[in-house]
Amino acid sequence: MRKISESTVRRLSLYLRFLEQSQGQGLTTISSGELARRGGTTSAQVRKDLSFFGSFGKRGLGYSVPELATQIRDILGLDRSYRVVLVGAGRIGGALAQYEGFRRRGFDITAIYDCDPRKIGTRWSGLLVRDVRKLQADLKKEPIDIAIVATPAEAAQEVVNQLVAGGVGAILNFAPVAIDAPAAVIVKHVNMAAELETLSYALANR
Amino acid sequence: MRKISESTVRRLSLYLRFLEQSQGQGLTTISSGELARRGGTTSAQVRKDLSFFGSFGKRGLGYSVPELATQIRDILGLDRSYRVVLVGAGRIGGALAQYEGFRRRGFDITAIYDCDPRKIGTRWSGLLVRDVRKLQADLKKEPIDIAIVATPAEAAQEVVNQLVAGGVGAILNFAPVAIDAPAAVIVKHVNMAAELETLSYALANR
DNA sequence: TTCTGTGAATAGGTTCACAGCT
DNA sequence: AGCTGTGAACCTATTCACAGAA
Repeated sequence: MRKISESTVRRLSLYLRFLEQSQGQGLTTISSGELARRGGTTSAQVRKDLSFFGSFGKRGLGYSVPELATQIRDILGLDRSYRVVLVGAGRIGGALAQYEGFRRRGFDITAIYDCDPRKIGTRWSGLLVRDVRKLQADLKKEPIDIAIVATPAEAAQEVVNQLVAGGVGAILNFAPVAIDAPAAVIVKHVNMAAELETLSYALANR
Repeated sequence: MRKISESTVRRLSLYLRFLEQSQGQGLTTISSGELARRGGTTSAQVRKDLSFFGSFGKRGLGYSVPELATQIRDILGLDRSYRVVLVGAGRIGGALAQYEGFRRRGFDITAIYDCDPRKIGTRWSGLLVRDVRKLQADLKKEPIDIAIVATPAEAAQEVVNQLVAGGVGAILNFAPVAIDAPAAVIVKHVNMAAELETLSYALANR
């Protein structure tokens, strides 16, 4: 398949959310213009994004809301569920563990790991916090698809090494440090501080 | 000033982190190649990013670590502190309130607001949770620079309206919904679910 | 007539490659 | 010799504009 840009994938995710909202409101049809308005983009962009994957609309009419939602779910790989583990039961880890939006989209957090003896054995929204030293053994028994790394910077690379050895497919890294992983493992970095800094940049330079 | 891309600003934020780490290790000089390696980019990209703002390096030598750090702090507007309020004392709000990385960079969270009577009056890492109905009055008394919106989708637009009326300069929106604000207010959307979905897309299409 | 699908044109961002300091 | 700074070349993403289906 042709290489699709990350911006396109992110927009598809947005469109899907609007489609689900629209479906909840009983709408059956939606135009590229309406999707664009809600996503802060243009109708041409919406059509172009979709055209990479097929022709889902009807000329003169628009798109069937439930059909397009299904198509985008398939494109994004949301037609199945994913086993997710979370490493690091700190502030961010805790927030993510409890975030309902993940489960709703089929991302099942199956375990939380930490190294702090005071946290190990406690429960976070129903999930037992396990000893991170058991991580590798657990991965052998129950392979997982995605890992969320929310440890301090110092611990992140070692955790990633174990996840990679355990055969994880993708890593979402919240630790404020660049991490090394083989090219076959998909790594995505999320940097909260940088988000705020784009705001301070904009405030300072307007 | 010339229009700078968001990617450049985000990378500057990364470079700054590496510079601060290097400074902690006592390094006095760093090359674009080293910054690139740590930031997962190329030396040409580093030099190009910096060149939009000036010539900070010495040919044949590299960049002075403390000088470049100071320059980037100035560029990003981190040479001053920002008054930040957080609306929504839920999971994400709580995590953000406690995140030390913000304060370290001069983002001072001065207040947390919520509408839940059970939360109002409690303390989150030293900060009193206030009644969101007092938000507008408080903004009159103490103007703020940045607001972080971490409410449910339904509440977000109303909160944004009040923040805008209260003269906020920028909004970081974690609510899973597009929000309307005048063009003069800088709005940045953070979408956790979309981050995970770029991973499921990559897993489904490799 | 309305709105999609898509080549073509434009704009924007990244990489190349080399001149020019140190 | 080593590494920066930067125009030019390249590549990628977005927007335009219009043919074509409902």
